[in-house]
Amino acid sequence: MSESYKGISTQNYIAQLSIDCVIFGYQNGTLNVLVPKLNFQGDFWGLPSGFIYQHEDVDQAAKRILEDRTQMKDIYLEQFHVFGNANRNNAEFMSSLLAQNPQLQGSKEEYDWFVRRFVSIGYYALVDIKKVKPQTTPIDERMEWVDINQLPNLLLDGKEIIAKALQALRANFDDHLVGYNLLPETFTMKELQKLYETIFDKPFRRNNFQKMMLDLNILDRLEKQFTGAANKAPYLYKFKEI
Amino acid sequence: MSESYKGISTQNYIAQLSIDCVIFGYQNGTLNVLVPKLNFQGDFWGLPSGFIYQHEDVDQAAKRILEDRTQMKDIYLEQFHVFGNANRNNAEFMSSLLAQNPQLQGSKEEYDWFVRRFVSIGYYALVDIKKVKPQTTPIDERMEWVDINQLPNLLLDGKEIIAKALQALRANFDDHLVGYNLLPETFTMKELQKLYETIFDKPFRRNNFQKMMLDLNILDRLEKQFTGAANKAPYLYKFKEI
DNA sequence: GCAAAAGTGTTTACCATACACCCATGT
DNA sequence: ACATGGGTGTATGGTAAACACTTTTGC
Repeated sequence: MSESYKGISTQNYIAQLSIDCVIFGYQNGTLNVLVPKLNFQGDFWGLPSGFIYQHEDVDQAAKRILEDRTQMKDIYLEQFHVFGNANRNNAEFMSSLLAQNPQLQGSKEEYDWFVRRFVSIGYYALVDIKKVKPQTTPIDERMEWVDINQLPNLLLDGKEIIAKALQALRANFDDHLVGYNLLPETFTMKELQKLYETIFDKPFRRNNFQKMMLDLNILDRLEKQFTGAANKAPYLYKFKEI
Repeated sequence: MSESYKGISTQNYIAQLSIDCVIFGYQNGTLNVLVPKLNFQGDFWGLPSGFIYQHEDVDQAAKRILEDRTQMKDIYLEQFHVFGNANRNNAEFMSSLLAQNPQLQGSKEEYDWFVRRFVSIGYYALVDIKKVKPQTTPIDERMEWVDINQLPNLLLDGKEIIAKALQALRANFDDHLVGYNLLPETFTMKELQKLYETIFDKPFRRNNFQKMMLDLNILDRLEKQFTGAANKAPYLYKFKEI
């Protein structure tokens, strides 16, 4: 949805097929997504997206797009849904964009390539916000982490895509990931609990949550963290190496 | 994978994007999939598949393909995964197919369209075997219900696609469907239990299974079914109307 | 009456939740 | 000492699994 379009028709991409990424990051008790504000009249935002080269695996394309946008390697990435409504096209967006930005004018062929109807494969990624260095493309004004509960105006079915991504994240969270990718190396039990409460949007009981996590046998307990507060110092934990 | 290819490039399909369907049917304690034996030297099988028209929703395309193949309406259908490895193409298959079937020869343009690398969206369907009237396409020799545990040689990543479909089916089964689409109108508790045991490939206890199902409050109990056997006659059930 | 299979009630065991208490820390 | 928040042990309650018993059917 928000890839630079100049020259795309000559880059040997698969036509009419794109990848949209929902990049989740967690900070201070809020779940965020990394989205670009577009160079486009009005307050319009997109999703980090891109196309698939002819000789490239789709999963690999998603990985490449993610790495380009975040400057990170080894990102947790999961395909979750395909968005294929017949009315998914960039025609309206492009005409306004070009009216605003004549310097982006490409060839007729490129324009036609880009404004056709697109089917998009949705991937979601889990990253540590502090490790990400967001990269813009020529058609982005800037990239921003926004609270999942205060999303801006997203082009096309952006909101639906994010909603579906969150749903998939929740469904997968218990089973295998357990926030591995959303937290720093070490963290306290309270921080882990806060992450769960944010993602599932409901409270957990402190003691039961601790027991649940320890019983999973996926955490190593490290030294205590003395914060200077007038209370018992919490342990730090990290996820066990596999 | 097994759509007639003649004339496809002129039919205004989205290029390089296909739909593969895993059609599940249940009979006599076995879970089956409906697959076409291809007109192709050697024992090669495909999956019911097709393409997406330019102005057609992807979900609608899957529905159309399914209805064409089964002559059924209102089929339960669920998108489950996208298969996008770079090496997914029909080149080898087509050259052998054409060597065997010169009458299928189309234009060079059509051939090129079809042998490019394809990304395929996987859908699985649940149907009552007895209601399906399998339809072949010109490149199918015949369609057959085959046991999920005794799959024939499938082209490309057919086995992987079916495996992933089964995995998705299991994950969804508890939540909403409960075999609604895999059983005839009426059935006994034992038949329902057998279906569960087949899909999950594990036994259930008779009494606990019955309690579990009745507690779900989705079954209407009908009259008894007298089989002539020297034992208590089981009740027939049907799924409640919504 | 008896064998076979269906239906139903009862006990047990487990696990998530709830509750209660104790411990460490800095002022 | 005490307020604050962290850690842990114990009771409880609901549910799924295991066990046991009764009922129906045709010979």
